[in-house]
Amino acid sequence: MFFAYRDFTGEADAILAEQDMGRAHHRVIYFVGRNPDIMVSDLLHILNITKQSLSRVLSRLVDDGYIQSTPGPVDKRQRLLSLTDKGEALERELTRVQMARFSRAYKQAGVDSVDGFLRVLSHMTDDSASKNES
Amino acid sequence: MFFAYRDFTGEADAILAEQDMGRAHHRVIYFVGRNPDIMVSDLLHILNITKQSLSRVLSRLVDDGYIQSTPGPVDKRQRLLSLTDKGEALERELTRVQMARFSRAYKQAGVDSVDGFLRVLSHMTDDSASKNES
DNA sequence: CAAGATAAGTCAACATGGCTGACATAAAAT
DNA sequence: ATTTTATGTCAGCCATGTTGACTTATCTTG
Repeated sequence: MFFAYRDFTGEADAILAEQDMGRAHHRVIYFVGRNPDIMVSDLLHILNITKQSLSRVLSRLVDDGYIQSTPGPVDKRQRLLSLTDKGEALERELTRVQMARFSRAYKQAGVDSVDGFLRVLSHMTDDSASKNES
Repeated sequence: MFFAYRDFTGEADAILAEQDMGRAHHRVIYFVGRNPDIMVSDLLHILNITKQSLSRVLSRLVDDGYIQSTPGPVDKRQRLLSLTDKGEALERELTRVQMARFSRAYKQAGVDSVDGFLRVLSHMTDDSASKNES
C-alpha cells in the first residue's frame, strides 16, 4: 500500500516539480477538474484540510493561470472554481502518466483482477462513497 | 487511491499521535518488525529516504524503547535493528486496526476481489518486487 | 431593516517529515 | 597504511499540514 501509493504518485510528482508544484497542487487540480464550478468550501470538505492550507496552493494555481474562480451567479460570496485551458492541459498530462501505470499493472495482473482491485479500494474509505477515485 | 490511502493510515495515525509519533515512525516499526536484525542501510534502502530523515525517527524509537540496536556480530560497524517487546506490542496494535479495515473492505467486496486487489497492488510499484506489502 | 450567520481570505506562528551539505568515527577491506 | 564503508550528527531549507484571530462581503432571518 505504501509502495503502491508512493510509486503511483512518483511520476506525476516529477512533472509537477518542473512547475515547482507538489502533490497538494495536483489534488486541487484533480478535484477541480472533476467538479467544475465547485465552491471553495466543498473543495475543502473533499480534501479535508484547512482553508489556510488550501489557500496556499490554490492562490498559486489561480495566479499561475491553471484555475479560474468566478463569483457564484446566485450567491455572490461563493468563488466557483474551474480549470483553465492551461489547467486542463496539465491535468490531462498528469492523468496520462498515472493511467499508464494503472494499465501496466492491470495488464500484468490480468483483467479479472481489475474489478476486484477497484471494489476493494472503494470499500477501504471511511465513508464508502467518497466521491470518485484515483 | 488518495482516499483509500488516507483513510487506511488514519486510524493508525490516531494511535501513534497518542505517543506523539507519526507515520514515519510507523513505517520504521513496520519494516523492522518484518525484517528483524535488519541493518540501517538496508532499512534506508527500503524506505528510500536519507539517513538524516531516518535518524530523526529512529533515534526517538530507540530512546523510547520500541527498537533496540545491537552491533553486528561479524561486521561490528553495523547496527542490527529489532523490535523490543514494547515495540512488538505497538506493532501488533497498529496492524490490528489496519487489518480490521482490510477485513471489512474484503468482506464487503467479496473474497474473489481480494486476490485481484493484491495482484494489481503488487504491480503498481516501480520495481514490481518491492519486498512485502501493506 | 438590523443583527447574525456564512463564504472566503489573510496574517502569524508552529509541527512533521522530507531534503542537502559537511563532517566525524569506527571498523573493514585493499 | 590507506581507503572505503556503515553509521551518526549538526545545521538549515522546503512543502504541507495545523491553530487561532480577525476582516470583508454577502446572504438570511427575526
